[in-house]
Amino acid sequence: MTKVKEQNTETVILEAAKEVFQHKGMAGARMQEIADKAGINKAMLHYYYRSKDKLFSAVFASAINLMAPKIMKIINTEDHLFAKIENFTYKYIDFISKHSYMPLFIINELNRNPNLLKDAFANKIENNIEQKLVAQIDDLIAKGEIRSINPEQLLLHIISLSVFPVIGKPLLKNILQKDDKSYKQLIKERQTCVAEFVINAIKL
Amino acid sequence: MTKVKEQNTETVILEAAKEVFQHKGMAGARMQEIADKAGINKAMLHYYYRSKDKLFSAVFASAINLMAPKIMKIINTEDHLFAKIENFTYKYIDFISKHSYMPLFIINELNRNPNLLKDAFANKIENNIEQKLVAQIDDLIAKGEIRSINPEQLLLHIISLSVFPVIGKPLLKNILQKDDKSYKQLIKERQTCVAEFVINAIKL
DNA sequence: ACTTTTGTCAACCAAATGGTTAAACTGTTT
DNA sequence: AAACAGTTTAACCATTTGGTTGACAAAAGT
Repeated sequence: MTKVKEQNTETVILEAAKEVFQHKGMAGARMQEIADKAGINKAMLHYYYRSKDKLFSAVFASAINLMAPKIMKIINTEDHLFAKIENFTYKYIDFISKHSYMPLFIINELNRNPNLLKDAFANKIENNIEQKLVAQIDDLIAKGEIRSINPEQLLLHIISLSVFPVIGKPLLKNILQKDDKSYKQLIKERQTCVAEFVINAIKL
Repeated sequence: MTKVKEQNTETVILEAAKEVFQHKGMAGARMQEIADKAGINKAMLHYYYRSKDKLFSAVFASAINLMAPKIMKIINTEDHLFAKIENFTYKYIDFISKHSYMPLFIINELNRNPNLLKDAFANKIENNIEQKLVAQIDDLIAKGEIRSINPEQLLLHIISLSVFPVIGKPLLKNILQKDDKSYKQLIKERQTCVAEFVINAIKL
């Protein structure tokens, strides 16, 4: 009988840390709580990740590297713009619904320390993906298929419509006087109705 | 010569507390920092507001009561829907640009404790304002002036488009590869282009 | 079998932090 | 000018918190 080491302690810690950091932020997270959630001694946290800061950085980098490719892969296809919009809003809303604390976590910590991004990932292609999208939009404008619009604003529109209802849930739920279940339903509808809305706004 | 007490200590504290709490959140805020910013002894904080919790509640209530009426007053007019949309996006983006930490602060703390809203303000009219807007939208749909759309989704669209680019600035700035100045310019453009976008999306 | 390395833990430590206290100061009343 | 109430401060306290240490067990070499 080979003793099966249930799971790498290092990753057990990282998973526990993700949960605590993403829910409570750097300032609100407690090392003891992470240790408890991981089912190990607090000293282990320092054995594997030397300090709270280092552990936090690992969590942050992990979040960024899960998030960023999702955006990129959808946008970086050869599809028609409308298909891209449909694809992006559908899949992205789905993704962040399942990781609803992540975007807020990233924004908060980035607010605290704008340098985190540089440390987190070896700045990938990113900008030329945006370039590509801009070119595609400009092309459709020239062809008269869509209204004249600033591509950067359009990108902001699409991201805002997808992300904000998820991260602003506790506030928006209250404004719309919804319970948890019917608010979730509202989000689900958005997976298709956001694209419809955006396309209606730009189509000629 | 009556000695002019420069400013009420109580409000000096509240102003300092607002700044610290809204930038760092409940967990990240330090009583000492608030005292320093207010230029007084730390014991004064407890003299006027008994605990960190109570001081926080005062700040949170103040934020809510500054925020909520702004939304209400604009929506609760007799204007045409399009005028309302133009008015709301223009003034609301302007407002939160000047208080950019407030929406994020509210969302964060509401996330931590969803009960905060109940404590913060004696739940005003609110819901029947939303009712009124819904009725107006349904009316325009019936008249064939705008596309058929779920009024709640439309409200989510408008709020998302207005708020998210402001609170997501550190992230979006990076995605769009903008410096501070040109990002600010982008936000300014949104004061008019968001309304245009929304109206294009729903007008028939 | 033995030594070395790696992993784990309970106990501990120093600094930070929210909160308290008792004395002192300030302006007003008597 | 004495008494008084409201305000302010320095020093202090108890708890929490990130981090460390030394003992010890479990593998891994040899």
